[in-house]
Amino acid sequence: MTNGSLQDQFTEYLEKDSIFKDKEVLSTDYRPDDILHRDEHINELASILAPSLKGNDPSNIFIYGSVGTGKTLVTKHVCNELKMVADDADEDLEIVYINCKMKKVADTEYRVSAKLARELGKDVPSTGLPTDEVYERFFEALEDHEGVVILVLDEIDALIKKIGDDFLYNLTRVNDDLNNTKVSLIGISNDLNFTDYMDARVKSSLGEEEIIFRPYNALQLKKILEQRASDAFRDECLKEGVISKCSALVGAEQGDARKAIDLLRVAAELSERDNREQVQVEYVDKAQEKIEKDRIVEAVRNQPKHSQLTVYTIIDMYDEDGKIVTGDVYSAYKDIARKAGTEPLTQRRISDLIDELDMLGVINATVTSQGRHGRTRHISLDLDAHIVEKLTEMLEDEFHL
DNA sequence: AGTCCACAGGAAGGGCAGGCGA
DNA sequence: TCGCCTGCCCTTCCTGTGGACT
Repeated sequence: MTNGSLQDQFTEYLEKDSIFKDKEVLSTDYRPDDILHRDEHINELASILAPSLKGNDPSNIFIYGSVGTGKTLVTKHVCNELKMVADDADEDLEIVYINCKMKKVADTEYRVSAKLARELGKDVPSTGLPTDEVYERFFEALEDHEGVVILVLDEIDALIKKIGDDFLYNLTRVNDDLNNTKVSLIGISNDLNFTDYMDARVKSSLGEEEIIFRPYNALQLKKILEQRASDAFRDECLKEGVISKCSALVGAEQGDARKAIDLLRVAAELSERDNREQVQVEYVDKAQEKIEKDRIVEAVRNQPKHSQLTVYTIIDMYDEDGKIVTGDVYSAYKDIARKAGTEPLTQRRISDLIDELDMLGVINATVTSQGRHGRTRHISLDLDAHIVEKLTEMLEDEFHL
């Protein structure tokens, strides 16, 4: 392409009317003024938290619900409003929100304590201190805040699965040792059964109040999408049926509003890239394919070297034979690793990597017993051909295979 | 009924990088 | 600079196990 035509392309883009009026509305962290279908939850949460306005510590709260059911949105909304009223009334109220699933931010006891302390205004290095020292600083930070402190721990299930519930136990007991401050916890979890991992004492003190968010049905999703679409798109830019298709596709599976909104956004982006003036229904299918592809490819791209080599090995083997097991993967992996110029890891380690890849949804691995022939994982690839192609290309490029 | 396979997966610990405080 | 602490990745060693085979 010559420079002239590239400039033309940019100029054309600049002059073209966008499908979008305000794309922000479809981003993951956008907070609409009006949250649909969650009035009950908002009121319930608000009434539990209200005592904090009079300096009393509210009950600890446990919020459950699968992904994209509005847990975080509702919690942040209520906390925001609460904080505003408290500020107006000159009440001492501090709200700290952390997402425990964010890698490198809050996935270990040290990091969670450090993050909480920092949010409360104490300086803590990202590494180097003994864990009790960090906890001590967090405690001091709490003590410095007179009044009520509400700690919101989002995706708390991920944290507990990783570091156990000792930390949470300490948190639920922290009020006993504080003189000036009252602490209340809000735990948000995607996993409804995760309290199984917890000590009964922690379970009962954290779950003083419980709120459960049910998935949205297709009709509710449709209303939510309509609300967002009217702010996000210019008039007449959405073909009839696009929203129904998005809500039906997602609603039938899991009622995840975030996913439905993503689907709509990507469908619009793809339409725009193809110079369409409207979002057509068939772009919703294209969007779904693209989202899945990007998710898998990104997941693999972010894996460490040997995990990527394991993926490559599995893809390579899968062409030959439909049935592969851990042992076969390991022996093939050893050759491939050497070819890629690196020493292979042990089978124990690869076994863990295979498990991680399964959890990421890149591969399917199920433990099965073959009787006399032992117990192993049956590994299969359930990916579209174009995703496999893209992965192969990426990995061959990276390892010069 | 008992054996035995081919691993799964738990526990402990080594080595390294990043970072603190003295 | 040194000693110490942490998280992370990995190894070594180990026990556990579902079910086809004997």
